[in-house]
Amino acid sequence: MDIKIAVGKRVKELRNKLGISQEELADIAELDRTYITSVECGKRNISIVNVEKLANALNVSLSVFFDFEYKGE
Amino acid sequence: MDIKIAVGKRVKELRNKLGISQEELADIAELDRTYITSVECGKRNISIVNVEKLANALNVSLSVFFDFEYKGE
DNA sequence: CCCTAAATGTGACTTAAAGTCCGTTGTTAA
DNA sequence: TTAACAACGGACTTTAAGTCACATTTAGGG
Repeated sequence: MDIKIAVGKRVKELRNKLGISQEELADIAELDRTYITSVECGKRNISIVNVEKLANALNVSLSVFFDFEYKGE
Repeated sequence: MDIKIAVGKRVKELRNKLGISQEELADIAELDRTYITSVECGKRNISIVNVEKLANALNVSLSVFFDFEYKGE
């Protein structure tokens, strides 16, 4: 499992938990709507600044954000 | 405190804990030595793929890697 | 001290991809 | 059907990745 896929799933999971749309998340995080889609689909190698924006918007710390099952390679 | 600075300090902290040089870390993570330097100096908005490489090389999970004190803005 | 060798930092640069903005096309539920 | 949401696409600007030559700092040995 690719880390990009894992991060995408995590964003989607946390977003659904909050019950907000991609567009709402985009507004809160001040990122583009289409960008959120591509992140959730695991197509983006997201930078740390944007990971932080998303974690903030999703109301979790970075440590909690990255607290998911994941096997490298 | 900028997230880039915080990440840089964290890399340096974990690297020193392992007692290895930037060059050794660079070899393990398969990144350029000068790139490691600039990351540690907080000059790079590092992407998740490279964070993963560094966390692996430093023998910590992403969750542990990001488990440091940090205040946004 | 001086020497030097290892370690680290800097600036500049190319290129590959991030990220934005416009619209279109599924998909789903009401 | 329609309206909200999600995925996709092309075209575009911006920026991170990756590398290099060189400068500086550091630590010990003589």
